[in-house]
Amino acid sequence: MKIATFNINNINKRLGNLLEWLAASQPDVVCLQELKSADGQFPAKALEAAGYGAVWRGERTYNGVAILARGAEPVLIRRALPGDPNDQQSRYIEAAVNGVVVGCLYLPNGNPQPGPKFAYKLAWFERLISHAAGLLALDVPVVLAGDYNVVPTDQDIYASRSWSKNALLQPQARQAYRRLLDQGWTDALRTLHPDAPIYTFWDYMRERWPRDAGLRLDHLLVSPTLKGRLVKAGVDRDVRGAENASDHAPAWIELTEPGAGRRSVSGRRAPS
DNA sequence: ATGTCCTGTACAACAGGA
Repeated sequence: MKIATFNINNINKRLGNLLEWLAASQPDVVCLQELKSADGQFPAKALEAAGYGAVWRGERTYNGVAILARGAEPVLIRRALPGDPNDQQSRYIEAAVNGVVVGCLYLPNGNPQPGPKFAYKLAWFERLISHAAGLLALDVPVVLAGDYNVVPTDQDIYASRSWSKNALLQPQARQAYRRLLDQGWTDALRTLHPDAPIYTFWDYMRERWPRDAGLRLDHLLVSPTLKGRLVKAGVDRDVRGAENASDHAPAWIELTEPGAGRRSVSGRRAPS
């Protein structure tokens, strides 16, 4: 089971890029962010023709999240992050697919900081931490995937000082991400590739893609029940180099099927 | 401070977000 997250940066503007990547990468589940599309403009028909069922929460111009499932309809659980009924921004959707609960999130960017936008980012993070604790308590397989708008450590950005004041790197944001992991979540890409530089975002400005001046902002966190099923993880970097590309590239993980490799047909432990 | 890309407003550039 392959699960991906991709900040598409306007799903209608980049529908061709998305369909091309879906055909090439064949993910079973996709979390999309920054649809920048109202609910009624979501390209459900084109995605269905490509073999994907979808649930989404759009918003005109900004934000917007969706979960796609190959050959299936995601079972919607919620279309908002609990904790603030007055929060109107479309940044969270959750659905079950093939026995896995998938939370798709677009955490606020938070710039400029300090200021109200950074305060909103930190408050949103607190709500996510609370909700994530509740998900862990269910003791079911969960993936929390999306654009966290956090560079977790200095390992997750090219050598640069130009981002030091940016909300993506601030200690409060990094600490919140660390607190989330400390609940028991596994950062799949970093865990499978402990020493490699991994980037998922390259700013449009200043030749950042040709220079490979990237940041790791898009993360897939898996619950303890899924950690043992994690076999592979990566970033489809070439997507960023295409014509009309989003400024993010898709990140993905592969999970073994439930129970696979743990027990043989006879019921005894299978050799590993 | 700058750079890039894109949308919405509203009809030409500019504000805003990322």
